[in-house]
Amino acid sequence: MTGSGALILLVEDEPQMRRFLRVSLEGSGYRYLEAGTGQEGLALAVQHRPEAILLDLGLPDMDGLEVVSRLREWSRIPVIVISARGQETDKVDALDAGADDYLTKPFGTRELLARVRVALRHGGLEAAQEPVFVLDRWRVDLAKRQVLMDGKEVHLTPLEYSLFTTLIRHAGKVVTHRQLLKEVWGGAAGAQPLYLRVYMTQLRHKLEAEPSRPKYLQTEPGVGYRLRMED
Amino acid sequence: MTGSGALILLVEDEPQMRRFLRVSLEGSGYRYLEAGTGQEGLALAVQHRPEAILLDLGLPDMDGLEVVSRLREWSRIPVIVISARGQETDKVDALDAGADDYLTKPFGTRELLARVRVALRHGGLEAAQEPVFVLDRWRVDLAKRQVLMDGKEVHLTPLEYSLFTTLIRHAGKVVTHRQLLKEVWGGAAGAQPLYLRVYMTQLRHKLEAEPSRPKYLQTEPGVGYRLRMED
DNA sequence: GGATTTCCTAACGCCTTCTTAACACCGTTC
DNA sequence: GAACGGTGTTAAGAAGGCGTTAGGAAATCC
Repeated sequence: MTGSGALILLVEDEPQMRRFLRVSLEGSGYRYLEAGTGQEGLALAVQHRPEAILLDLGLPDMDGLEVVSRLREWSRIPVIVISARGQETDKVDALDAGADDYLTKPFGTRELLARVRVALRHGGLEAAQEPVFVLDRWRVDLAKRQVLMDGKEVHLTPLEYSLFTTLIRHAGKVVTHRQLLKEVWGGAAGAQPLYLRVYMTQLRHKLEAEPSRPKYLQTEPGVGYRLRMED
Repeated sequence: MTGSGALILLVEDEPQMRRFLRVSLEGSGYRYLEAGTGQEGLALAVQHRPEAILLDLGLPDMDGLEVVSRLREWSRIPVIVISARGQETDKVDALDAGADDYLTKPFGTRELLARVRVALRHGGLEAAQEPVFVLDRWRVDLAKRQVLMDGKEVHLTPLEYSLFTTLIRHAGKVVTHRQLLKEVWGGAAGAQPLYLRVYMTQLRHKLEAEPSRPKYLQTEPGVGYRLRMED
């Protein structure tokens, strides 16, 4: 529930508040990006496409409202405004400029984090792009944990799937025996290089057209294995 | 910009607050619907599909948080909670239950209206998805909490229903044992993987043509379960 | 307060998956 | 060409996960 490393952009010039927010966000497992001016904030938003933005209205270079409307020209990234000004007019103006929420200082960490979760919930709906790996006849949907071959489902056991996706994560590169054993069988001892040969054989039989002459699941003698990407 | 007659549902039992809100909303050109209890509110939401909901937490018949989570079983209609309780815990709980905003009484009319505009902006983005899930012989009406098979109603116990709809919400994806236990039995400890096996068996007997050879309610050995979507 | 439904729990047998071993194959080296 | 290290292949036993049933506890309904 605590967001798996969503990227948050913080636009704030006061060092003290910056530190407070940094600790709060990092403590909840979010990735973190910060800007001290509106210009810098807009630039970082363009470059990194954060999943939410915390914006202080009192910036040195430009009005916070302008930051919001400039951002809204091209993006719907959720913006939570943070401000010392608690007047109703300020809130209305910020919200109408395109902000999604308005929090008046001082505020509690837990409320802030709850409102960040709401913002991520909103943003997540649009950008729900699933990581899908496609190669030749294969289609691997990592979100669904599903492997299709020519559109038909191929059943892989947990170890087979883990081995296959590990090769996919390092697609094209050689993955050493040691590394595969560590990532698939999990650091613990007892994992033998023999396992790799057994499971590579099984994978080839399930996924390769000619298991004895693999086109993609290739052996790198003395080093490890590799998922070939060409063709 | 002031919304051309969007339909707002107000769930509130205090007559005074009702009058205040009615005047505010109608004055801004919104159409208007009101309920005095949680039950009535949920029923009106199902019937009229309002574009936003203003919800008071202090209702006579049921907890406001339950209203939100019941609503979230089938709908993403924006919910703005209005409450006299200003404690941080109250806010966090409501927002995490699925509310989109939290306003503490007393509040200003203009801020309320600004936050309503934000809510309508959010709601407008998403395509109004039907709260009915259809697959092969099944038809699940998430708003009515009703499961039909070949047009005939199938009775599911609360746990069976919760398990089934959890799989539906992640349709096509594998849902891990851990995740299912958390979502169905609620984070609290004590939930054992054994439960899943028992209730999956029951679900298959009620919903599958060949319970011993399930077509849709599939096991992913060592990982979890999945509602298959193909065919 | 009794009846009914729903939930939890234990037991048992089956089936998938993992591990392990044995052997065949290939290229290289001496 | 025989020996050797590394790899591919197959199969069988072991371990653990899963499906299924049933009975009693708990909650709910009337």
